[in-house]
Amino acid sequence: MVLTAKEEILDALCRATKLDDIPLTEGGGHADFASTVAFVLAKREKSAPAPIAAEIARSLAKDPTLAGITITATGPYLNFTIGTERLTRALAAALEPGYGALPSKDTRVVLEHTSANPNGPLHVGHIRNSIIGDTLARCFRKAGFPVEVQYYVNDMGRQIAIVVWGLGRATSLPDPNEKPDHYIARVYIAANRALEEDPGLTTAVDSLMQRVEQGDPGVERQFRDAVSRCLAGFSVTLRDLAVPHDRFVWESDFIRNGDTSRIIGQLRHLPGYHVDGKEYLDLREQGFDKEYVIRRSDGTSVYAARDLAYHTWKGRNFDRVIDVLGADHKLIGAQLIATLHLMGEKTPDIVHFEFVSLPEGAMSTRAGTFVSADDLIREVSMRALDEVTTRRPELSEEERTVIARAVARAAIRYDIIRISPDKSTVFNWKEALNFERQSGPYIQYAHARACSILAKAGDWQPTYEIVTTHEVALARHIARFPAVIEETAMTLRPGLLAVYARELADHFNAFYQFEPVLGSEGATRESRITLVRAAQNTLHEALETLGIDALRSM
RNA sequence: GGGCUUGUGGCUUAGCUUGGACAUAGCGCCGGGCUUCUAACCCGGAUGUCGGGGGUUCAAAUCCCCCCAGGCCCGCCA
Repeated sequence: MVLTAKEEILDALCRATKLDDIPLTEGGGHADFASTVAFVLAKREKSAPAPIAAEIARSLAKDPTLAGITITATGPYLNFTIGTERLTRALAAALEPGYGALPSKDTRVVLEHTSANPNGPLHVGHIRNSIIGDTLARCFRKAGFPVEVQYYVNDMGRQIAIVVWGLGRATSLPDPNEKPDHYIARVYIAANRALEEDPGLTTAVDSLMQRVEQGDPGVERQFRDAVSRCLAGFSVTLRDLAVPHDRFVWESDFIRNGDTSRIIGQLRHLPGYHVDGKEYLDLREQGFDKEYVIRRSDGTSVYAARDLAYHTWKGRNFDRVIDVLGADHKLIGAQLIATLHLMGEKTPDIVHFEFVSLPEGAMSTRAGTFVSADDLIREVSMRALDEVTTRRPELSEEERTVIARAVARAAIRYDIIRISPDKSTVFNWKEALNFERQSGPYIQYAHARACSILAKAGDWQPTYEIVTTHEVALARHIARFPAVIEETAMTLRPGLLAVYARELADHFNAFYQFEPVLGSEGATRESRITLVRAAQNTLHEALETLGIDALRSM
């Protein structure tokens, strides 16, 4: 509703001002939309902006396409307020399950996220990737796109060779209840320590790497087994966070199926390609100083070559390619894009996120200095269970556990998604364990309150009498939801949805505080129940899109 | 050394792409509100040189330049 209103306003402004590029923004506290176009005209015509704004407002008031939108000139500003009729239409839509979903589109999207190296458990930095990626995937689906989510399994790296070598030495076995990814980390850490103490041992690791690239079946199996054990651990963590993948794509497959060789063959035709022992691409014309090495002098491939093969494959099988990658991949991501561009292949849109560190410094799997996602989930779940037990002692332990798990997931996911990806952060236990405002549980709570009212409401008929300021503010915010889904997907900024959901909870809570629903009578009661249902449904849809369970009771 | 990026009240943070109306909110602090739809809530208050300096503009947190500080990257690793 609001989406089309915005376009209609833009069209009308274009006609009225004869300008192509009209400034039109969210109106904030003033209106639904606002325009500063009068300033532009004032400059051109060398006259005061306020009278121009007034003149435009008068002219737009006669425009039939803007029926139901109130246009006012406040000084030099043009304000547009969506009228009750349009608001009513939006609320009616908001009562329906699936509200906010946009029309289906044909553009097939492949979205890669997480893709952590399988040499130890996912830590609080990795899940920033998972949560950004999963939220975007949910947003794209909501926006009508067919989406396939992929995990790119780096199973050919030196790290994995070190794990395989460490497993072979079998200095310690898994503890009875130890998750396999945590065991792999112990092996990896111990193996690295041994290699540091005796650098001569690295020849064994080098040999493993050569044999796996040559396709030695026994070594290939060892690599696959080690990686699979770690991925089995990841899948538990990702399930706890409600982060699903549609497909796991193994890096080594691009060696085995010949794609990497074919890509290198293709690259040799590029003007900047050089072979002098090693093979590399000169990207200086694209603004990169360093040689982009594609193949080592011993003939083995490097990560970059396999990545080119992977992205070429994605580009040929999907219409749009999106990757979520750590900030450490910015340079190679740019090189990848530049090279794909030279090859005439589709280039990905890459969402980069900055690192999460600990108060004592950077996290490192190799050094064993990290907070695992499993530890975070366990601590937050325990804290959530305490909270639920205090508030709802009458519930069974099973019910409380189910709620606590959902609350924990909400707290973790929201705590991460609300921070802009381009901000590096320091992990903070106090923030992670906070369930108050600006948290996932806060939004869940608003939803549970709405559900509670609806459960007691009995029969009611949709009624639309949006009168009080709290009612209007809530209704307007509900009406914006489809536009927020659209913008989040278009701009690849999941934080927009996070902020929207929190503001929706804010508006609902204010309405809840000041406008009695069940205690009011007649049309007011019906109308407020209608608004509660619209708010509850919109909160539900927004939470689900954030990967957070919309609890009916907590 | 070069590149990318961030710097907003004591702490955390939105806004920056598309310059405009009193800079968003939370935590913490002070003061209120549960015989009334779940107080994981709400209301009020104090707290800001939007890192510093220059520039563009009628107008700059937002655009440009310089400087300072933090993070990341600069491997025939992945």
